[in-house]
Amino acid sequence: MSQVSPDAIERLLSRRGYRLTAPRRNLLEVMAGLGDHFVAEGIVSAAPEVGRATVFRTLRLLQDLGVVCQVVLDDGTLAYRLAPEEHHHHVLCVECGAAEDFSSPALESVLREVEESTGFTVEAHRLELYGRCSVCRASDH
Amino acid sequence: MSQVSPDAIERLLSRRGYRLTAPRRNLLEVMAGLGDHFVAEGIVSAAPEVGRATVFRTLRLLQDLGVVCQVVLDDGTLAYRLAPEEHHHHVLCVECGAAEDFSSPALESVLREVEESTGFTVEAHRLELYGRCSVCRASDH
DNA sequence: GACTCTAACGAGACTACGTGTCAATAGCAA
DNA sequence: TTGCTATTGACACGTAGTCTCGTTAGAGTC
Repeated sequence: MSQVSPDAIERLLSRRGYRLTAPRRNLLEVMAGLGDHFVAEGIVSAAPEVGRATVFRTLRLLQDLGVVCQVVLDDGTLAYRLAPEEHHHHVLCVECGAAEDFSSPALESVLREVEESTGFTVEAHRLELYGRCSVCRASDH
Repeated sequence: MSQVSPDAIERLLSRRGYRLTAPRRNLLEVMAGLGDHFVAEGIVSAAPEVGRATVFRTLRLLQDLGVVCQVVLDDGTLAYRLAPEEHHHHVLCVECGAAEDFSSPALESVLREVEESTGFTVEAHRLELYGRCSVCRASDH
């Protein structure tokens, strides 16, 4: 629910020395309007006046800046989400598509456990949870 | 390390009423030979005599049968792995590509924790770990 | 071994998603 | 206002996977 505002992202861009162009402002508005999470193609069609390449370039830039993060949906497709900078994971509702962030200190101990049993050093990970949100559970019994 | 043998998979196929065709045998051999994990395109080029569509059809069939599972690599590309039927996760070496399976009971408590804090019911999840295996850590430096 | 039914196949066109190139444009600092 | 250059759009290209459809070949039956 707590989304990063387009304004805050614009300030971040200029602070980092990136230009504040019309297409970028445009895309930020569109993303904010697309809700919880969005796929690249959704942005492309929601902002037809912005070139295809620019959409993907901007998406990558925002990812590098840490204001947008990847979300792997349960069918394997890749989506994106405006998100806090700290490391976190997602719970996705398979029914309505709602997404929520969470971070789990307990996961750290799972990683340590795996390191011990496999001999690997774990340097990165992906975790996505899929289920049903409280609203959907309540509505269709 | 403990891979399912092509023979065992062939038996499973016929037991389930699927035909034991030459392309299927062929693909099973190829997959077993490609090592830890493999991408679809790798199979296509390693088995040029088998049609592209057949490779993907077979891959999906094997997934449905539970003898092949998806692996999301750290760069986001999708790979596959011959794997045990039980639910498990992967640790991938980003250097040599080695993969190992693990299952973690402790992860269950992470899921319960998230359910409580978010109000979601978690029905499925993906977890992939990326790091370096003991061999790679020992060899370079 | 021959017959038959139909699952499975191969070829190749097609779609979806993403990248690379390059000349034109427009931020923004001076 | 000017000039530098980051950024853009158009479009060709690449890659990953799907669909269609006429043909082939498992495998059960006689």
